[in-house]
Amino acid sequence: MPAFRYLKPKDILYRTDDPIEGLWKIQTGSMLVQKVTPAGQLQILDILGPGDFVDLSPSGVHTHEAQAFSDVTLSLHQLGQLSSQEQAELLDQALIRVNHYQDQSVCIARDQAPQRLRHVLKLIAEKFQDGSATVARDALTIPKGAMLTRQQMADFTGLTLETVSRIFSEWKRVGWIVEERGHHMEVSRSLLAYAA
Amino acid sequence: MPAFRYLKPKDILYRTDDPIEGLWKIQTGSMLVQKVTPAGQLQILDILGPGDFVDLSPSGVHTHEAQAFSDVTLSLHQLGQLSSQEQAELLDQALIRVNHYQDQSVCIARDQAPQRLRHVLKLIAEKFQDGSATVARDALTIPKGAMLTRQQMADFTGLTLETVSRIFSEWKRVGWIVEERGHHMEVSRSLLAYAA
DNA sequence: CTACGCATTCGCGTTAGTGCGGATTTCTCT
DNA sequence: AGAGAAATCCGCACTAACGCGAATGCGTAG
Repeated sequence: MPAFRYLKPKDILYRTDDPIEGLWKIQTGSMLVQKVTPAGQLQILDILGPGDFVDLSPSGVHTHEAQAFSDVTLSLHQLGQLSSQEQAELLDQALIRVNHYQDQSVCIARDQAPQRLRHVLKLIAEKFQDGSATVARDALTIPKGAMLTRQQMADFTGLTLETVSRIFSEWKRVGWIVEERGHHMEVSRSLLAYAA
Repeated sequence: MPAFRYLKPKDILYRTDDPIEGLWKIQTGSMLVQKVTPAGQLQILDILGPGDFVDLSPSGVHTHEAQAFSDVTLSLHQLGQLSSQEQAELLDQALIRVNHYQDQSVCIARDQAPQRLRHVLKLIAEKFQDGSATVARDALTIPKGAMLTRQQMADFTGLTLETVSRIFSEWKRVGWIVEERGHHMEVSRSLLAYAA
């Protein structure tokens, strides 16, 4: 019988160097995986959702920090007591994440600012795309609770707040995106498909 | 009885989208894990050595490419036939690598050019630091076969060849590093410790 | 030993993105 | 509804890094 934990948005589950309590798994909601640099800058690394194990750390302490993005329910497991199915799940997720971070590295290292932002939009569009979303047509809808702030996108892409803001302004101007203030955002598929 | 494979420097073990043959493990030598962007740029992601599993891909095809850095001996394993110890090893390596790529992302996203290069030097210094190396004093020695070319460092850090060259020139000028052409490089510990 | 080829270096103009300052707009809490 | 706090936007000057072009250095094959 695993322990549970409930978080509200912005709650921190653990910080860097905190001892590891066990293996947290998200039941509902979504969380941000992030790091704070020595210089104090925040780097957002990933967004995790239901079914995802939150902390995959090889040592005895956390090497990153985890923050609730929405309301979150978590269950606590112990590495030694996983069923073989859960073990396979864990390995699978680890491999997927290796892949994710490889792509992320390439994106940050090589792509220009607009492309990096497209990458983020694509990522959250995928993460939050349940059947309920208006799937079709030529635009994706990113629901209210899923939209990141300009600052968060900057922290995700390694850009500055201003750069992100400028690019989104431009996109709104050209009609690639439609933003209904604080509610949801429509993203043209052609924007995401855009390769340069 | 696993199959074996031998590679010479610059040989490609597999490329992106090649079907996965199984699980390669390095016996001797070291390999580069890298990706080629749609724009044709090369991004080096990691350097692997003896004991490391080379390909950790969640799907049926490779998502990156692996190139021999030195002479390499590999053994081929099947995921379903691993001993429980090997399984644990695999998971462990996956977790370590998740961590590695997280750090790499932060480094590339946030650090300036000189800091990124310090990061690379640190990485190869660690990877190739066997007891044989002149460990002590105030300088690390990176042996002949372990040194990357300027271009490879650029491909690793997401910088350009010229930028890397300029920074290394500066470091040589100031005495942080001593390079004996194509042989080995002495790196002052204070350079690596430098935090800004 | 010599010649060719690749790696490295460097000067110089260009550029993408930064950093600051300040004006709005929007959200939240009472 | 109203006030205060937070998020967004944008103009402008600035800088780190890029990209080109060309010279030099070094290593290896004949």
